Amino acid sequence: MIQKPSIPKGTRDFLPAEVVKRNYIFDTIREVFRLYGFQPIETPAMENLSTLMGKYGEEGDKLLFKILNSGDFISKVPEKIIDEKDSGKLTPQISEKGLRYDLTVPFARFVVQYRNDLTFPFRRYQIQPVWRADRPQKGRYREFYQCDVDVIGSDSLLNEAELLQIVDDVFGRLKINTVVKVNNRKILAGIAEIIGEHNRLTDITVAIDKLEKIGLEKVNQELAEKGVAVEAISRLQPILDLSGNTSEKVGQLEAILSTSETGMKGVSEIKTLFEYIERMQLTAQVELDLTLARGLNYYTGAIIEVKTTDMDMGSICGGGRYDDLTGIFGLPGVSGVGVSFGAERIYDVMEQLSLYPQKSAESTRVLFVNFGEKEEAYCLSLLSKLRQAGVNSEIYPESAKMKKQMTYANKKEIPFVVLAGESEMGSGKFTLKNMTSGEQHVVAAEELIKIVIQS
RNA sequence: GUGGAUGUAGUUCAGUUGGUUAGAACGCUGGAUUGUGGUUCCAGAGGUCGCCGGUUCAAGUCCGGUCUUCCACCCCA
Repeated sequence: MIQKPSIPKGTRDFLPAEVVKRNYIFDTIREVFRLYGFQPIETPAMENLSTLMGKYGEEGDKLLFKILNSGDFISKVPEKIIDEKDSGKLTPQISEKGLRYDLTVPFARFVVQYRNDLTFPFRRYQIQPVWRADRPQKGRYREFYQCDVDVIGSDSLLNEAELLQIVDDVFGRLKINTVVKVNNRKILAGIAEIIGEHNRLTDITVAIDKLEKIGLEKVNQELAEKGVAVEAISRLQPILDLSGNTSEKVGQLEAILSTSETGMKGVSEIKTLFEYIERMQLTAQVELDLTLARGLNYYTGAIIEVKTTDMDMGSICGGGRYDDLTGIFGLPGVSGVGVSFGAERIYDVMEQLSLYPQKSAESTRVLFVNFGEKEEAYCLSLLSKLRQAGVNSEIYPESAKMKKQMTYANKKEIPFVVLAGESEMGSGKFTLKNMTSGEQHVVAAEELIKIVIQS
């Protein structure tokens, strides 16, 4: 019985043309990362659940893909737990591994484990897939690639500034217009402190994160529903109303947050960061956005989010500073900062705006038409020479009909076809056909190589 | 996880109040053209109508379930 072939929900196969385009994105990003002195690492697709659980908040734990233990995983589970039918209790009994949810937490684990082999500040990049058991949507998949750059073991805000420069550089090369939004968790903490709700930080940030989307009224409503005091909400209003350019906002914040040590620290960090990037002359516009919260709860300082201004799409890049991610793994006091580029969303943006360079679609440059055994043998040495000269070339593997071979070349968008039959063999030459113009000339091997390389 | 929409040749889509052999365009294969692709003309192949069940004399069409894709919420790259 045959079954219809399929792949799991939210995953995708990639055809050659798609892989070529994706590689163009990966190559561009990788090139920039290396330019700024970052080194590559890789970590396994699966991690111990103890490494992953509790790092992404309650929501995150639910979105982790868990791997069933091998062998007879059920017999050792106490009957009581099975009878209770409580997934929360059963899961740790039958699963101890999970697919990684992002690259930052595995990186923290990695840093702690290899601390003696690494040179700090450690600048690493990592381009690998991650998995989330989210419900798929446009621009949201269950398996997707992240391209992370992080500097760990340095408090300097110069790192934040350099990451913004990298962001600017990458999207400049990919020709995507962006707006970079920056905020600081310390400012958000300061705000929570000032309004007297310092232990409701998460609820407050999640709510004001929606300001742009649902409006002030609904944000206030949500805050009230979450149990934030009415007085605190009213004290929050002037902060949500902040307007003007970055330096104006900073000025107002300094006045509002003057009694909060944490808040003032955040404001000073933002000031320093903007001083740096002013000197770096970025192309993209960078703005302070107090409504930017970002859910990942390990961020402690700067938070960064990048959106394209070319179309409506979720963030295509995001990140921030985490002061103590390695602490959980036994190495406290090591601060890191990083950003993650979302390859799939960048792909979707580039696809819709047709931003791929023409050249990236091409694979084979020269096809040898196969006329039979003798002709095949005649072609092989030139084929080798072309390849040695770095020209992507292939010979049709059987002496099929001419029309079929030409159609093959046409579909693969091969720009040159070499024809060598009896008459060419007699003269020791080759017919080179330009598939774009339709012109063809009889030339010697050396000249053929020269023409192909030069065009 | 909650709510809503969707699914018909390889692809994009038609398909009337349920009614006989489910259509088109593009693509594919072959031919016109035995050493020449893209244009044109001719012919042909290709569908358990997502899957399972129900209602009916009769289901692509109605009902239930399930899966996929998409949208909103949640969250996020």
